[in-house]
Amino acid sequence: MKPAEFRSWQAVQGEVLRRIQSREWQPGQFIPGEAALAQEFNCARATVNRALRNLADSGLLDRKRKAGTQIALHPVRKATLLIPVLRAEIESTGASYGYKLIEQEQRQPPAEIAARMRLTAPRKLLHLTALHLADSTPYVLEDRWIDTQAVPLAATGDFAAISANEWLVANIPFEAGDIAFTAAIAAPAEAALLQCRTGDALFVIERTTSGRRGTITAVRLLFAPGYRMHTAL
Amino acid sequence: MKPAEFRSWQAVQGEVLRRIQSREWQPGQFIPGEAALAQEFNCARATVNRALRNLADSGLLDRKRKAGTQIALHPVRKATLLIPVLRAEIESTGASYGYKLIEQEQRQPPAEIAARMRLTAPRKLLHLTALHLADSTPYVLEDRWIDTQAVPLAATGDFAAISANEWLVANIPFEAGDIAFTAAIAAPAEAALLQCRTGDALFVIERTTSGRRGTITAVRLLFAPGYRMHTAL
DNA sequence: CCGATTTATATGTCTATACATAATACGCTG
DNA sequence: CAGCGTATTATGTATAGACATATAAATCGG
Repeated sequence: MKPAEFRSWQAVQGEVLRRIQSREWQPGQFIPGEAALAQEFNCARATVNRALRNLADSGLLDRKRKAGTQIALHPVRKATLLIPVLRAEIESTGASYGYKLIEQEQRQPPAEIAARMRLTAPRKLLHLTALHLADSTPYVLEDRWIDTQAVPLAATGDFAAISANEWLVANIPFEAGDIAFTAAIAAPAEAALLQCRTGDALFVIERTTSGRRGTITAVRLLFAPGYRMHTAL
Repeated sequence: MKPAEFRSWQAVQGEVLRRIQSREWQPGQFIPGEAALAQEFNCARATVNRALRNLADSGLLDRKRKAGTQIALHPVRKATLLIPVLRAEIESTGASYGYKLIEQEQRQPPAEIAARMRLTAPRKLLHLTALHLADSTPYVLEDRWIDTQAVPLAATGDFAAISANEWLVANIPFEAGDIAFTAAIAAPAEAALLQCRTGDALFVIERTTSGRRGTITAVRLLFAPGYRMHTAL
């Protein structure tokens, strides 16, 4: 028996994947240690490590020091998906991107938004309503609140020409945050802007992003009916 | 000036992140090469490589051979989210998991399903309808089609006791596939099963999984109103 | 027999060095 | 100056060896 050689980490990963898929190694079972595999594959331990770490990152393996590496019991639990960057998404379909500011004002946010943005005391925020268009048909209705205390520059920003998202990306240091996906019914005002019927089902993304000085912005994106966000597993 | 030391790849990553967030390095700008950074941080190039590669994986950097490494123009485009494993998700909230089979039969699939499963010729598939419960309140309505030609074992499976998902995970070699998220209106029959009102907005996950011998199963999960899938960025 | 302490071990990481590879930049030729 | 081959270079990866660290398992004390 010739000692098959898997010298690149991709090759090692492929072989390990094959053994998982073929049930040669079964869910829950501990697989040989890195040193043993390195010897079998005739490569360095670091190469095996890279392969196994990668598989663990994608959820197929569970690794623990001293204990060892085992095949995950609930495989493929993670999916990495692209958060839509609206302009890019629209233009990638060949359509032209359009943007229209509907409303811009300082206003007291509703309780739900105040809670999501963790405001300690009630105060006015910058509120924007805007429409993103693909070939001049409504694509996404954006409802955004910006904390002008955290982002003083935004108070004087001109959001008629550039979308708030692009303005923020270009002007604010950095963002960590939270993103949620859900569904909602189109209210009459929303239906009018999105040119759909009241009561239609809309796919919704709600996102809050924070900077060093607390929550910067909370946005709710209502996608026109029929929108599907998809990704490969 | 003391030559600050960033000897672990996490430390290097942290420092690079800081420079991005502080705008010391601006979007689109090329940053120094690995060798230069390794010298500055007083560590090996492999350590810098690990840090930069990790940041590139999460979408903050764009790297190209020979060209170099630049700060991404559209930061944070990716989010990894956990595909809900219903039983685990429900039990993690402290609720008890319940499963109820509503219907199991061989049936001609509608055109939409046939297309999604890439059936060449029309033929009957196994069709399942089931309800997943959290503390005996409806949580998810599952509508699943299984190709019994690709999975002969499934024809004799007993899906009254165990959910199709758990059966498949335990019995089928492996799955690659596609997952999509969208929104839908609750139809009368669906509303009755989910104990909500007709016309409510439902969050929907549609998933097809394929094995070696073609598409195995297509499933549509209708989540009870109010469901939110969320993740940190 | 239980709890605390030690030991053994598999993974995690760093280093230095070497070579591979992609892709730009250069320079040659017509 | 256009077109094409070539040199250069930054990232990508492999390797052997070493040490770090978490933690399961064994050992010890009461």
